[in-house]
Amino acid sequence: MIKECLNTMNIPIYIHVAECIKEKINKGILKPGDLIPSENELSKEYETSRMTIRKSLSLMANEGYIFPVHGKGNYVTKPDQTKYILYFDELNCIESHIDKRKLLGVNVMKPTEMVRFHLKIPKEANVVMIRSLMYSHGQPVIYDIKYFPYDKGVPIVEKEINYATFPEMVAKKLSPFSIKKELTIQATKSEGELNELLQLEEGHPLLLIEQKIITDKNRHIGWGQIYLPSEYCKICAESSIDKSKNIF
Amino acid sequence: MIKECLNTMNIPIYIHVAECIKEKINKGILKPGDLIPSENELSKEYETSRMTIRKSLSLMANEGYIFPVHGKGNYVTKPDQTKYILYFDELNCIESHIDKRKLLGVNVMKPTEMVRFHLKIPKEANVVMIRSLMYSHGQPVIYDIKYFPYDKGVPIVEKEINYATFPEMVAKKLSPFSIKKELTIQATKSEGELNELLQLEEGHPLLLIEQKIITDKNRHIGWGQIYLPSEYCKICAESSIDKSKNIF
DNA sequence: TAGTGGTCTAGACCACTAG
DNA sequence: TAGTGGTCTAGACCACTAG
Repeated sequence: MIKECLNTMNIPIYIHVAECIKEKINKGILKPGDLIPSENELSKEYETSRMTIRKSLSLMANEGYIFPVHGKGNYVTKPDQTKYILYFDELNCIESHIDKRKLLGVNVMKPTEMVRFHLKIPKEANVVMIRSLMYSHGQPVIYDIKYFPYDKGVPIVEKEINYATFPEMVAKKLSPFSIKKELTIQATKSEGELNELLQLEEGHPLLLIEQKIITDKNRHIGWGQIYLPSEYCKICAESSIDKSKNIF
Repeated sequence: MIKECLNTMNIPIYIHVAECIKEKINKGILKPGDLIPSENELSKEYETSRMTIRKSLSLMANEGYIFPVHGKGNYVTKPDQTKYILYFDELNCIESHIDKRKLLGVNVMKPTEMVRFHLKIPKEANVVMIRSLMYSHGQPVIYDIKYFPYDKGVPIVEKEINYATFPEMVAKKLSPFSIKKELTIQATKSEGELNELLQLEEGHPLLLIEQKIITDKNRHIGWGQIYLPSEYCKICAESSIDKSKNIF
């Protein structure tokens, strides 16, 4: 009877079962740390096969609701209240549209201590430094410096510099699945050269975002700094529990 | 032969198949947008059942490598280069250990315009404001303000205020699965009251992190601001493609 | 030893896609 | 119409857990 009702509505059984159990978790009937009924018990309760129940449980485990323990059962997760998802892309990190990009310079140089530290390269190596300013409505809003190890064989193409994001630029020959990126966000203030470049008064608050790109072989192939005047940029993140659409 | 070899090594077939295909993607043999061989072709190639192949594909889809299209096949994903995972918890966001927490005040008050905007409550409503300072080695390092709608029935327990994170405090009766959190990060500078509280000079760079907590019924049940002197805090995030351990 | 989850099979029927 | 992925079954055998 249950199955017929569901089938006419075209909702797969495994989705229905998962929804039922998730509802119990959301309402607190099943609490973090609790053991949910076993696969065999659930197959009887929902009059379906064990494999279908396993599909429901696998879905819920992927969504972060439960986790299985071999020989014991499936436990309700204690969710990680500290985890967030953040989207960042230096070409789209400010609210207003970037209408101009000015290349300030492309230099091959010996690395400073800090650049050496981040790219993990020897003193003798050369690095490429690319500096650019981005404008919105005639106002400079982003100052961007990128460094990567200098590779004689690879020409630096201006078009790529202007229209590519950092990962695209640095890892153009690598599979996008084989690179890792790290981001750090800190507060700083405008001083020295930054005042002129970004047309700011001394001491103006800035977000400093550093980006690092690392290959699957642990080669550090890019490091960059992005300076953003505080009024143009807020970084947003949200909690990451992957829930079904009907909850939010 | 293949199966026997795998079985003696105790590696499940579905893991092996997924590893093989992921390697082809990481090496660029299969590129974003490409169609991978069909489930039937793969079952022949790896001499296993279609359900086992489906388990491999499901694993890879969850890890973000491929996505299935009904009636067409499984495509290699174009990964989202802008997505990062960030961990944030106001009690553990600075490198050094917080050894003291001083409660500056707990007030029931009429909301300011900004608080009303964030909590989406009417003018007449009351809010609770909790202000505290956190210290590390005798130095104030975090100034924290939290607001939530005042609910007469619920007493405010000092212990909870002192030792709970915001989500724990505000949603103590709710299932942790039924709340959503939002974070915004911006740069600002110390001025007025902040100078004294955090013992900073006027204009010192600060990170301002705002946290909002929303229920599954879209009730805004908490909003907070956290001020952090730049030298004590860097927010870190990293790319989120969920890869198997042997890659990194 | 009884119960749990983990892997795998061979088959069925379905809905969707595209020539 | 042939090929694709989506759902579901009834069964097998295994490794792990805990009394």
